[in-house]
Amino acid sequence: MSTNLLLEKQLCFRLYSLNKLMCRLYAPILKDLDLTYPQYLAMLVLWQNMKGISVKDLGNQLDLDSGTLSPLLKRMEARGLLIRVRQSSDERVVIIKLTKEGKALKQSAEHIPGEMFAVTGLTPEKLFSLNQDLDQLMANING
Amino acid sequence: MSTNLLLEKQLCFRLYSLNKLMCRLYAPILKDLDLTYPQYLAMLVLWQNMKGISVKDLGNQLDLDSGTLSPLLKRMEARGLLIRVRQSSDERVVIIKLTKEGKALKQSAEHIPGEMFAVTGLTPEKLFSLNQDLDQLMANING
DNA sequence: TGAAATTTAATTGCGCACAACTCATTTTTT
DNA sequence: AAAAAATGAGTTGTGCGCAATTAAATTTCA
Repeated sequence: MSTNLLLEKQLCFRLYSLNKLMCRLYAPILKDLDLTYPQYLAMLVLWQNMKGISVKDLGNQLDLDSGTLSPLLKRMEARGLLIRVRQSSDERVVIIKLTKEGKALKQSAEHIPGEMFAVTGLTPEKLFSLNQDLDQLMANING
Repeated sequence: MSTNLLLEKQLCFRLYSLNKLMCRLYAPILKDLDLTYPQYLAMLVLWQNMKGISVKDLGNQLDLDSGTLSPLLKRMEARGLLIRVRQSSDERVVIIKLTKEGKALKQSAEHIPGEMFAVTGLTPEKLFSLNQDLDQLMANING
């Protein structure tokens, strides 16, 4: 009478719990920047695309669809972090461009990765191999 | 001019993406049982506590507070999976008990863990060590 | 004993995440 | 060129996840 339906055995539950834990760790730090966790992830992409990026390409990098991104970007626009511009060569495409304020916020965020790395209590090598394992898992699943 | 603010470097983004990916993998399978992913996680705990469990203890195991659990359990009660009973020895406590239907659903879920394991493309040893690494990370963070 | 503090669950409000759908624009096909 | 298909973004509705608050019951302790 054995079962595999045990919470402690589930990889999925560990990912679920750790993701929530990460959100909670970031929340107080991001509050100083007036950003939510998903907004911070979006800013990481936008800081790498200072010339602008389409909603579609942003969604591909974040693995999010327009149903999530549209209202999220609307809120970020309302906070003055970015603007939306229709692409004249293809009117369907909306380009997201950071404002001065959005670009400037990068400086205030530079300390975050180091701070979070410290919290993980991992060696750089261990972090690297864990990242690799997770990438492998993702690749297997998306196979 | 190097920065650590790169999405691809972030452990947190991998956990965020993999968790969403897991949800999407489970969704179609759980749809057959008319369960959402968080409801499935709750059922895992309830199937291990057939005599009943308090909302507080359930929340401790799932790492969820009553703000999330109360409406979730309400929906599951409406679906006929469980009932809520006030504990007579301490009227603050609400005990969650599975109905016959809730208990019976376990049989229909027995195939899920094996199916999901196959999708990960991991060896049993690799899965075990990944689970260990994630447990270690969680322990480090929770200090 | 009686007031204060604690505990437990529920409620409210907000921001994702996503399915399903709409709408406008562009591309493909015939 | 006209019809059909595909594409990109937005809207609607549902279900979490969590902070903040409320309300009731219990425990603490002055």
